[in-house]
Amino acid sequence: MTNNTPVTLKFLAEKLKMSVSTVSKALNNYPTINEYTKKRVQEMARELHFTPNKSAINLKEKKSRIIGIILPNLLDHFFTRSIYGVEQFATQNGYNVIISQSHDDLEKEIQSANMLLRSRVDGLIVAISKHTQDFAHLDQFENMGIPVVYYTRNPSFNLSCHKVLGNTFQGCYKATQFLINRGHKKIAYLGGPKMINFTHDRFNGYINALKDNGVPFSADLVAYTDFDKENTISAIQNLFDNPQNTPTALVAFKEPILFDAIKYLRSINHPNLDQIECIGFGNTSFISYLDSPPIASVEENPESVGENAIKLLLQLINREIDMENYQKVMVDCKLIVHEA
Amino acid sequence: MTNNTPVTLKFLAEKLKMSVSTVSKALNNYPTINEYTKKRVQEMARELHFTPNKSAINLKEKKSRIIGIILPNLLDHFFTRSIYGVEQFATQNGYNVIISQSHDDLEKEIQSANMLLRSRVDGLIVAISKHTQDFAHLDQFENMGIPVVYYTRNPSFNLSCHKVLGNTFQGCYKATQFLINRGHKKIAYLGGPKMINFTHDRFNGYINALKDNGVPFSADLVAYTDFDKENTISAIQNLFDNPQNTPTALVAFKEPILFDAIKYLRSINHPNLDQIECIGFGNTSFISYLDSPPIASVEENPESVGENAIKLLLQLINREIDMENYQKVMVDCKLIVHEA
DNA sequence: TTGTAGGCGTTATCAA
DNA sequence: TTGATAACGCCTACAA
Repeated sequence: MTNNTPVTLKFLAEKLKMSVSTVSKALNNYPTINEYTKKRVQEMARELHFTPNKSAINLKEKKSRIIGIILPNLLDHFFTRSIYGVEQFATQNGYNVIISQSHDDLEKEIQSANMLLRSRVDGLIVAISKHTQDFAHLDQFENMGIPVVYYTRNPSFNLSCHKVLGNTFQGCYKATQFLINRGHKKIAYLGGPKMINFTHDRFNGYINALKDNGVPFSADLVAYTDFDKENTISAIQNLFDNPQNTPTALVAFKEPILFDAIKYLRSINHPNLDQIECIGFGNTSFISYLDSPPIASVEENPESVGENAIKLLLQLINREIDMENYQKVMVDCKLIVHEA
Repeated sequence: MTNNTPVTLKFLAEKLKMSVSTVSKALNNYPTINEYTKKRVQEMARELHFTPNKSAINLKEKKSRIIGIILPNLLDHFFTRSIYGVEQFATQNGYNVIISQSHDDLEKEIQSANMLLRSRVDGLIVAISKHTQDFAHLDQFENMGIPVVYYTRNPSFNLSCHKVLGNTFQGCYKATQFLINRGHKKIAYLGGPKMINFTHDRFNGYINALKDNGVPFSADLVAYTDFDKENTISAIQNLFDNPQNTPTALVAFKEPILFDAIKYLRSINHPNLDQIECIGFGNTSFISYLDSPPIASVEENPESVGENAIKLLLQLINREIDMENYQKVMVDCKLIVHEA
């Protein structure tokens, strides 16, 4: 069954006893080609399952119609969801997407970048690893005239670049505001790794919401952790160790961390845990299965972040926006209040 | 800063005042090229950031070093985890991976297949959509001599194909056996959509474990649902509605469904829910946050499924296994018992 | 309306 | 040790 001679234009041309260019034009519906000829060619092409060779076309057209995406991790639902936005819009515009995971490792990110460069992607969307401070491997693209859009992770060391970021300041502001409106005065803030810069944006959202509402800030109510459970627990111990001054609400930088926190507080039978109201970033579907669920979630709209990134990238590819005219797009968060 | 003339072999050759073929050979470390010449060429290449054009190489070599993956959904952790296995092994062997989601839609699957065909992938790994019964769009690959490995989803209508499947029979057998060993006699089985064929494999695992242990089977203890919460609840109602004959254990075909079931039983304050022991397929990390967690999980080892798929595919690509010599690989499940 | 020829960037064969 | 040439599959300006 396996067909050995590849079906190329040349092959079709020989079968049909015409020239390669006529076949090519017929398949591309050139107006100068006789209707009957077209029909013959197109039928034969279908019959023999002719599929144009993309490598040849890319070589000719000097473009690949491929968008590269580099991101840390597909296990993080934020990124998986963001791909939806990218993919949909890319496909609509005739682009394919190659996804490459860096696993938050700089070396892997560089490798991914190099392979995508060799593949001559027409554009790159990248959420940098948490160790990326040098951008040489990404600057290569711009030097070759290939536009790059940084998304989600803010490359604050790289001033001249296109960015699409979640408005994490606004998200944290909203969460804090919400808790204040519900009467809380002692709202704890559990932040993420200080190396990731949205940690600070979120903290600023928290601080500003307090200030704008005349709620006094207390350093005792702020702690930091990373993605490690032990550290989360000791951070939570710090926040909740003083029985006279225990927080009545908590804003956490990511939901799984918040779940660890809640689990710990339950495990030590923290008094009036039921009254403590929590909010985390994420809006995981799992929340509905929890016994002490957060009262609300900050929905970061990853699909929208992805969609904005690809939209901007396509404008850059199509030269509708100048490469040097650096854009910054912020995508707002939404507070989702969970039903009791 | 943007360099306008693309850095090609020709460009380097002109700069260095030698021929294109010498430059090519120097960069590929041909033994016939003078060491000094090599050095000069390689330095210049580095300086000008020469990157070989993959489209040109593909065209020449008639291969792309790209593996295509078509799968239903990246939001399902099973698939995301399976990609780890594929990616790692593919990268090690110099292959890149293009992932395309079908969203369990046949039309999208066909589109993905066609685009991957145009991209001249060297091989395809596919988890078919639940509506795929005609395989023309996938057979095209084999007809062009491009090997295809079906994984996870068993294309039972397609007898002559390479398969890598989770041994879901064995997983369900083990789960049931485990519950029997713990003294349960009334073990309920909550199955998935009957259209997906592993539903039946799992049921057979359940049945066989009962039989092999002399536990009588009762049709009252079996119900089916899909991914819809309402249907899950009514299935659970059917299983647990008879107070005299209530099951003491439950095997469910997927964890989120199991969580819905548990949640429902708790919401109606089912008597002695605490004694009911549950097992689902998945082994979600989220389990540790649940108040009534399953006693164990069936870990389907998706990374291993992915790894086996890519290993088989590479053997087919390298003609170490004949394309017509259809292989079937089963990947065993593992029972993970959760600590109290 | 169709065909010829040249080129996209790379590699490989053969000649110098 | 190096260079000229052809080829991979496709497209297109130009010639017929």
